[in-house]
Amino acid sequence: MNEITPLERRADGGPGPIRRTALHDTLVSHLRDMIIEGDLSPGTRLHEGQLGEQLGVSRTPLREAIKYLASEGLVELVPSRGAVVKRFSAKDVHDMLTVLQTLEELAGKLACEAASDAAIAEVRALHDEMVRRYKAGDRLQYYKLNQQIHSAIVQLAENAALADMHAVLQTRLKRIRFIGHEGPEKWAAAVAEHDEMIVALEARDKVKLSEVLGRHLMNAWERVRASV
Amino acid sequence: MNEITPLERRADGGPGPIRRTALHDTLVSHLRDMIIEGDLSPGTRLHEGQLGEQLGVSRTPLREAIKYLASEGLVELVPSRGAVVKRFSAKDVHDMLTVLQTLEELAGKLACEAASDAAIAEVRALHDEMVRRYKAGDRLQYYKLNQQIHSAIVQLAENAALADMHAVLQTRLKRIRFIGHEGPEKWAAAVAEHDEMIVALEARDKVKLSEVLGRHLMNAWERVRASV
DNA sequence: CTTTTGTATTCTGTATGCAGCATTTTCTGT
DNA sequence: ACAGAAAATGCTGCATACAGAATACAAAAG
Repeated sequence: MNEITPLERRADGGPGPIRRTALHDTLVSHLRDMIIEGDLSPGTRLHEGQLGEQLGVSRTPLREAIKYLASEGLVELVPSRGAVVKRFSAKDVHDMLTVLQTLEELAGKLACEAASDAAIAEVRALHDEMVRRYKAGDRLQYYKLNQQIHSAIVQLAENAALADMHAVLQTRLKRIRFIGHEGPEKWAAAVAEHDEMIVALEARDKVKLSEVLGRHLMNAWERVRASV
Repeated sequence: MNEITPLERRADGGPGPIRRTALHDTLVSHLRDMIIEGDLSPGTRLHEGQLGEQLGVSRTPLREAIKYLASEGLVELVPSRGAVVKRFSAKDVHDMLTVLQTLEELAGKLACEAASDAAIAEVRALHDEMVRRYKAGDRLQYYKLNQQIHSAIVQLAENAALADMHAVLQTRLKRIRFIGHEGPEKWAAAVAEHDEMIVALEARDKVKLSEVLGRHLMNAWERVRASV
């Protein structure tokens, strides 16, 4: 839970190409993070005047960003009453995981067919780094690398639509997974599954990879169901 | 290709509860339709001043609607140069159909488990009506009922996330499918597949239903690939 | 004391205005 | 006549201003 701070407007001046900071994108990312990290908890009204002042932006671009997030499914638009952070029920989460599972199974199949050896090696590097973080007990970095690996496998599939849908669901779920802190034994199980994954990927065994990815997400549900 | 007309602002006055027509939603739907039906073809710039004047709306709500559609993937935001209608390559379409196929296979499985008999009967009604339209050679109504049936089956699955993802992809593809006018023999094949579908659904044969749905979309690709 | 109604305030929804960037047109030099 | 530069135009991006709806509060009636 961070404190709400004004957006950096990149007064820049530093070397390198002048970053054309499209305010819209910055705002969207910032708000998205605020929702994911719980600065804006479910049910909270997005107060345009107040929020805009805190972020140092006028209401116009803020409203545009909110509309964007509404389409992404993170906030809900209530006519004449603005926007509220969407609240997900346990069933919602389960439903999302079900779809995510199907998508990752597909990604696994496609990845085994489409990925280059070099690309697979990069995922392996991420995996090894994640295992190191696990052994070091660094939960946050582990978590981030975990997400990166799943995204990376989806990228390997080289299917833009798949990547889109996956990203949307992953974003919606981030808020939940962020909370779901599993115990040591479940954590170990998750790492073991990841090990199976990377081995299957390197062997380009699409049946196996698909199966492990599916199982992994089923177990993810078991891990978080209590906390939802 | 319709002519661009001002939005109806619902001056209402009629009986019944006064419909609170949220302008945002109206605008989004209207623009979406304009893109799907080809009034705004791929690559076209969405000129805020001009478009706003044609629709009888100021730039502010128009810009908000555009941001919403951008998140939906129908338009692309180019910094400092506004928004253009997104253009899809043949690979893009194929990728979308691949994902849609996977989603519908899942929907088929879930639908067989979750749907009530009454709900299935409603889909059957849509199907019969569609067959009637087919026999009458009414392409437009056939097409619309076809889409409705696919959406209806997804609804039967009672999985909001699945329905969301399906709707997004279906919308993106509408523009394409609208163009893809298959010949008589392919049309007949599509109807035959639909027949298999409804039979499998009524039998709650999830393996069969899933298989037919998948096959149907594979064939859909064959039907449209030439025109993309 | 509870309930209801009228009023005031606050917030959303929409329009307008201004500044900066991109593009196009025009002018100048070779 | 052609190439390059400079000015001009048009559009986007952001901020501000105004109107209408919703809510909260207070006062009065039951």
